[in-house]
Amino acid sequence: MSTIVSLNKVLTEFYDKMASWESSVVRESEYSLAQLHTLEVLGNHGAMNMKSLAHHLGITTGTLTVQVDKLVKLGLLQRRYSEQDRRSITVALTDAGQAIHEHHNALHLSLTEELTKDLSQVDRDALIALLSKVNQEF
Amino acid sequence: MSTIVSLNKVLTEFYDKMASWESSVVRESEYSLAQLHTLEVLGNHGAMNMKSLAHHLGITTGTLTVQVDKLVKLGLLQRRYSEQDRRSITVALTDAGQAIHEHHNALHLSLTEELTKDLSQVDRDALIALLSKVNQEF
DNA sequence: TATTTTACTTTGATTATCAAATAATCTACC
DNA sequence: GGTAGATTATTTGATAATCAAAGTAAAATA
Repeated sequence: MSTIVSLNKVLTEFYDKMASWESSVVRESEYSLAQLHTLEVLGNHGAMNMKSLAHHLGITTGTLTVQVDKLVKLGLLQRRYSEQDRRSITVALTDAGQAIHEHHNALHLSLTEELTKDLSQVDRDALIALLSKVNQEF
Repeated sequence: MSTIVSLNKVLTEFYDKMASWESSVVRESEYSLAQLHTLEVLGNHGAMNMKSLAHHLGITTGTLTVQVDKLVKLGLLQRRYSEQDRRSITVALTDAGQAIHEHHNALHLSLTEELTKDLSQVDRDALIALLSKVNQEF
């Protein structure tokens, strides 16, 4: 098998397994996949406007408006109105939203620990370096 | 930052970017994300029964039944009835379904090529080896 | 043989989604 | 300044995806 095919295989396999894991974790929580994903992106990247958030999530801004409405009502998000550009709205986690993000992130950390438990320190550092390069190319 | 936190960061960042890429690719196709994902899993792992497929996709078998109905109607999937266990149904790609999978897979290969274009052969081999180990731990 | 478990489907309700239309604001150009 | 076109977000109406729970049929078990 060619290198590219092998690379593609391990990358897509990782992606699929991660998606499957995420589903099962979300199923046990009181929030939906879409809701947790929204909190996750904001937690990992910080507050951002609707357009950027929609792009990160891979949905339209119309869908996101509805989603944000619900999360605001639940007290997990807040809308902040920009002074510079009054069309733009910054979406940010509330303290409650941040707490849920942190709880979810702890699950991710446990998974990462489990997934890499058999790697040496050298291997872990190598994986970090290689994936960083890959991520930059997106 | 600790090694585990860094590892978690690159792994989740890769996952998120891949999900975002997948969304934008799917948006341009005539099939939905759920539909393409179903074809993708069957194409990558081969025919399997409803329960396994639902688990891979992270959905309930009830949801999957509806999804498979549609894809069968579109001529992309077929149901095969098992002789050994007549409760069990094997879901398989038709030739048309296989063709769509292959087209989608070609997009994945292009992405992989793009993402790893600056890596040396040694780095690519290392990445394959490391991610294989990670994938095995799921 | 009777009971329990397993695999899948159906049903009814909810949630997520999009595309298109709308509203408000900004930018660029005259 | 004023206007035309682009940008940002929301609303609306329709469709698709999802789940939980109940139902059906077959297999496994006791």
